[in-house]
Amino acid sequence: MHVKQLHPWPSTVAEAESIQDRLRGHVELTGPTAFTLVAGLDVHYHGDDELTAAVVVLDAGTLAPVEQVVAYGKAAFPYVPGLFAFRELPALVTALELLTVTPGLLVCDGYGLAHPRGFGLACHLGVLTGLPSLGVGKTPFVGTHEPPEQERGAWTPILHEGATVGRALRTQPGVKPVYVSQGHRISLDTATSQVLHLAAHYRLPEPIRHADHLARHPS
DNA sequence: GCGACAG
DNA sequence: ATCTTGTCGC
Repeated sequence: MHVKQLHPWPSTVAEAESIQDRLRGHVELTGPTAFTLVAGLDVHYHGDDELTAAVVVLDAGTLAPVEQVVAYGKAAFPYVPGLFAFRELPALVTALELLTVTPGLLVCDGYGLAHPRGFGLACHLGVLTGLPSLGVGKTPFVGTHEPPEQERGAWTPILHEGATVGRALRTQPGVKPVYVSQGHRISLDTATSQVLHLAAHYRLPEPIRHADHLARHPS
């Protein structure tokens, strides 16, 4: 599939932040409510700056893998909370360009709108590809929230600077919630229902689990 | 002001 | 993210 060009690439924190501030205006918060193919994306690090990016496309109905690709690269930016996307984007984009099918939704490992400048990895990947995207975080990042009730499907809003930027969602009963936020071309309701559907058996959505496994154990 | 801070 | 085994509980 085709992905928009990345350049110019930032070399300073200020440049990276200004790229986020500029691209933030391209994010759309409404879009499709159902998908045929969903992709999970993840990166595995080894050594100081080497990484493996993996994308696995699943049939949204059966959750069966349809295609999987890996790309090797190096972290493209130092780790700075809030600028995390700049580490992994080049390798993830390389992997996406290897796909022969185009997914209808990108399920990203990290945050989207729930980000200090409202433009996390999921938003960035959505804008670059033009595809609907959402982010799933494993730990709270920005904002405040009440713990959701213990049953599967329970959620509470994540509030940041007076706005709802995501949801803490209980995908499995009695298990720590995941943190869902919009990336691009998706509503918060749709993002929530998709994550709940994709995480029918485990805490994390199936596409992310597949991508995580592939990144750790490339074939 | 200080510390904490997605992966 | 990564360095790391067994163990408890559903």
